[in-house]
Amino acid sequence: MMRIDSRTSSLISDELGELFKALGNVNRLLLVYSLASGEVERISVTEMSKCMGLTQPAASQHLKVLKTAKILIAQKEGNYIYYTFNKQALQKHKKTIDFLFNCALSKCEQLEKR
Amino acid sequence: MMRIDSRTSSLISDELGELFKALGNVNRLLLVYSLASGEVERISVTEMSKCMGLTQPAASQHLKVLKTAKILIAQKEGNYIYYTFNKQALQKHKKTIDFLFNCALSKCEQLEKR
DNA sequence: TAACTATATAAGAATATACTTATATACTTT
DNA sequence: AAAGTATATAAGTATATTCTTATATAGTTA
Repeated sequence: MMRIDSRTSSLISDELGELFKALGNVNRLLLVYSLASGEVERISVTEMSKCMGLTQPAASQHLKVLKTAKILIAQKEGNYIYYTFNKQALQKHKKTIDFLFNCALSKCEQLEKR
Repeated sequence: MMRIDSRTSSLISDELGELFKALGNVNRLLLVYSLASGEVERISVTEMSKCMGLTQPAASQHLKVLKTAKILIAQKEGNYIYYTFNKQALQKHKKTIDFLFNCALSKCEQLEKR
């Protein structure tokens, strides 16, 4: 049986809350999708602003949110800063989310058996 | 290799965006945690308002968001409406999230190999 | 060095979210 | 039926987010 203690929950919920907030915006989620799909391999601020119909500062701010939430990392290359997935952090995020959902689902099973 | 097409992405991102938004709030995420942890088995509006220090309408509104995002379901029992996990929907959410993260991570692998 | 390009930040406006109080609805119980 | 309890909704306020325009910073190219 999976368990979460209350200390764990408040520690994780800060980090996870930030992750969910970052992904809980249509523009940012669509960007993540287009990177995940391979539609684009990496994206610069300018590219994002163009392909999503946003101003340059808006794109910059969105990418900052995704970087702060450890979804993307920034890598300077020539004149551009390219944003790509933060692999290590994503793996960690995935584990945390899996854990939460597995806890929830095993809780469901447990309640059904009665 | 995992792939997402753009039709899929915009369809999913509406639903997933709503899920992430619902979970991107500290009070709601902590409630989900306490349900997932088994700290509480189910929760009523009144209980939520008491244990999270919120007014009754605030709790009601939060639970409504979690219900709309198909994270919880409401079941009337006696005088109370108890909110518990929406198992079927959670399983679906989990699959969607897994798919997205797996796409992202396999994209990372793919880019590393070059 | 001057002009150009990409990105970031600042400051404010527009919008969305989260809360409050007041009130409505729907049950229960007496 | 009346009173009581749980929940929902309405409407407004407070706060947070998202966007805009203006400007700063840093690096590149002429």
